[in-house]
Amino acid sequence: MQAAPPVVPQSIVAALSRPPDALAASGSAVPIRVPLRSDGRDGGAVPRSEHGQAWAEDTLSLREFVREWVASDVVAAKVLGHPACPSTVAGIALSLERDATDGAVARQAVYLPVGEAVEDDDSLPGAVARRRVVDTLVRAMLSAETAARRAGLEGGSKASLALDGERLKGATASTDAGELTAAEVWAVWARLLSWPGPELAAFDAKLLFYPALQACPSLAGGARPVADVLLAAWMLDPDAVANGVARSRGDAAPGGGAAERSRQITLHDVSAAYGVELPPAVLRVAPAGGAAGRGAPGSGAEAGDGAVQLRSLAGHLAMLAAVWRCLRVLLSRSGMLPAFWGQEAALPCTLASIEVCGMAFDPEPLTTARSALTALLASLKAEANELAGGEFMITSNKEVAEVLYERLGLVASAQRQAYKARGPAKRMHKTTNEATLLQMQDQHPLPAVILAHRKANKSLTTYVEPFLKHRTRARIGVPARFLEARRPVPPALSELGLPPPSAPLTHEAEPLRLYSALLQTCTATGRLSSRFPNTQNLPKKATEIGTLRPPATAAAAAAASPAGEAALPQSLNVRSALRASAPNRELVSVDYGQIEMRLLAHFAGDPAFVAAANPEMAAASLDPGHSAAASSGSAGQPDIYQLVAAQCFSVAPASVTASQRQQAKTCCLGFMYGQGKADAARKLGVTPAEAGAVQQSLRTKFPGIVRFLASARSFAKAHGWVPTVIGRRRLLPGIRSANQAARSQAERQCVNAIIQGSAADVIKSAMLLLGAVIAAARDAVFGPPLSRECIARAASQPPASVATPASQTAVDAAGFESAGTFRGVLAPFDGPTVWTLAHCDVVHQIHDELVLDIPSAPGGAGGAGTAHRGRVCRVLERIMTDLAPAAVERIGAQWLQLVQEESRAGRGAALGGDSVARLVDFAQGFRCRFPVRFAAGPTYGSLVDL
DNA sequence: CCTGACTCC
DNA sequence: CATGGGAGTCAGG
Repeated sequence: MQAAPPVVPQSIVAALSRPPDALAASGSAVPIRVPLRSDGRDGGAVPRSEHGQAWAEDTLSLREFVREWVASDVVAAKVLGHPACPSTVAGIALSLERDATDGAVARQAVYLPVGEAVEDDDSLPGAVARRRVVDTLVRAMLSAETAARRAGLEGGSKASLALDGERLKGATASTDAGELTAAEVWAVWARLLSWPGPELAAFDAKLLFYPALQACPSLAGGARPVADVLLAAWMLDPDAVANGVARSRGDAAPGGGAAERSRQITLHDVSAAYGVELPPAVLRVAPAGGAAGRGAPGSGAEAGDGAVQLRSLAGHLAMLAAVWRCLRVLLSRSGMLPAFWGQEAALPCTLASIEVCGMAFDPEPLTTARSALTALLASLKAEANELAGGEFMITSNKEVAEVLYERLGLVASAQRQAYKARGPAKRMHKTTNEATLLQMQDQHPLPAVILAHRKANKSLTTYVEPFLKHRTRARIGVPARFLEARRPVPPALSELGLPPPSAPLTHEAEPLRLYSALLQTCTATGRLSSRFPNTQNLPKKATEIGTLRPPATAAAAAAASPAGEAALPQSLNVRSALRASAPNRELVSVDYGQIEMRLLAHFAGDPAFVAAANPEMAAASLDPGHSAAASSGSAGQPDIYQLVAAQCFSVAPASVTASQRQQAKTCCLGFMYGQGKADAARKLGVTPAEAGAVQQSLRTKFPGIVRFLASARSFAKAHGWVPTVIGRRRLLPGIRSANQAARSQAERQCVNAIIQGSAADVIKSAMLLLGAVIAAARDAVFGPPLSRECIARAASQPPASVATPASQTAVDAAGFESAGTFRGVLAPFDGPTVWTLAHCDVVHQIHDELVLDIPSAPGGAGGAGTAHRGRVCRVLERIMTDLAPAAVERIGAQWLQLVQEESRAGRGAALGGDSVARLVDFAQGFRCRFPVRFAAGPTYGSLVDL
């Protein structure tokens, strides 16, 4: 059943590519006065002696603030840690800048102290005047909105995220202005982050969103894109930022302060890399690397003089704005502004919301596994020593190799050793990896013991212990208090029309949560990466604690203490420790199936390969010769590799053997990695000749693949970079290297970067769309997000039965009309669906997979039990399969236009128009669909395919 | 091909 | 004696 052609709601697409008004007005031709190379001390970019001038709060009148804000070109913002306690937030610094007619940059700056830490600490500048500042800013925001509207800068309705003005104004009037709660201050901050005004510059914009999300959980879908200097630098040269800058001796010295974390690039690094400088007087007092939130607590150097601190802050913000102006030019020149505004710059808020949400976590399976694993490791170590005939360190590969190869005289197969020993024919490298040890298993019992020890040790030290350690403490840079009381309203069952649970969801019943960081600028291809702990590489299969033990030992141990053995768990699946956040909720996982293979098919444009990669479309399109393949495939949906194998070996799809399928699969994946036949042969366990034959057959049957690979290489060679579908780039200087090894590495990377990077684009798009939809649903259900009264009202409404039409009314009454900006996003969805979406959390991303924590009706039997899940899956399918690729194409088309203009302008004279067209012809639309697969269950380890 | 974590040298 | 870089191994995509 072919669905109707995908209809992309305009509002969703608009939300995805919404640039700040200032940029939209001026386009990419905005005159920038900042020189790319600093040619003077202050060369017009930085006004002399202006820094800090307007920092005293009462020098900035309300009227002036409004005027400056509306007229500003760039706003630079930074969330500050308190010097005495960097993990708490002390304030927000804002700097408003605009180009004056004479070419100088006018600047106003505001320091907004917020947070509890400030209240008891008068040493922090501005704390004295906190009340007046807060009052000023609140009123300024409100007035500025009016002023902006009057000035024609309205920029679309922002009603959904507008401060509940009347109420707040009432509050400030009825009480002292200073009595604004911290939550209300954050609400103002959230308001700013959805302000459609001037560009908002920051370094690592994710930091801006942690506090704002607390005040406004639905901000995730409605935030403005931020001019993130870190992101921009990463887009301009992903490898440099992802791998960290080369540390020169110079930048560590002058600060004198703490040697900061390695690898993490700083504003200082970026400004140095692009030659943006500020007068030394400003820089001298700037905190090293702008790491206000990172320094050791009580490093008194910075806590001292208030004036110095303000000046350093001013310097930081000035630098921020200056660097941004520079990077904006470079992004524009390389045609990456659409990808920047439309995708990357909108993402930090979404990532912050996932980080702050965390995943509900049950330590029990881990604590029991910990003792089992500890005991197992001890006995394995003892047994290994016994088998080796002496003590050795089982975790040291060097010692293991010595024992296996020398003391015991074991041998691995010649093929493996030959591979490892290539190069200067010195000594054979003595590998101790799994494949080698498996080969030695027949000769001696020790290798099996070592493998078991490794497996158990890996499980214990990289999953079990870190998870138990991290669970209570945020190690991801989010101040701990933003991880508490995350929800404005506790999930009330009554909202779902469900019976009360056996145990009430009291505060005590709130599950522990595991938080990890999701980083946007740490890969060269555009994927996200996860750390502290990494939750993107959790083992899929359980580690079998019971069978890890070699038979002999197991029998002995069982004889020794049968009772104790029986009590220990036989296996541990780390994923089962991650679960839904309440008994009446469940996890849903949705992932793209073989998206990279489909993208390869798209780029190759090979009809036969497209047909094989898209069995779902086979019936609809494509030549009749292949339509039989799809229909006669195995009972369910025909498998992509099976179809490729059928072509490759010239057999009917139904008679493809497992071996043939595996060979086809390995070779297809190998194409994306630039894999040679030797590599493929080793992976398949066949001779290089056989592997080469399969590869050759694939090349013959799918000539489009060959053309694409060649085209990608020639494009890279001509330009020094390769693009993804939305125009993100990866620079590959090695492609022109004289060094053969470097050159062929770049040739392998260029194909991979296009495909892996484009897949990342598609899922990022999906994340943004999903965020927009969930935010809109929350606004609809809970009312305007910044009004606690509205939230409370929504929560206390009479229960609405999700199964009856009455719920539609209830949803409408709850404020569907007030959804504001994103109301159109919800148009395709009915009331119950909106209601369900409002209660969903996106909790994780694993490259081609999203994990959601969704409400789930108990009972299970009958359709009622899966009503929520069904609604969520329908929405997810629509977003991921229809809307996300469409959004990527749309942004990509903008990029293509820019490339073509650039090409016409003669800048890319060397590029062969042909190869560009073939590489970036996504503007024609994807030739593939990207179907998704669902799984659901109470824990991440027990997901069942749907 | 792209990652991160742990371990030892 | 600390510490950083590098390599090896292994978990994920």
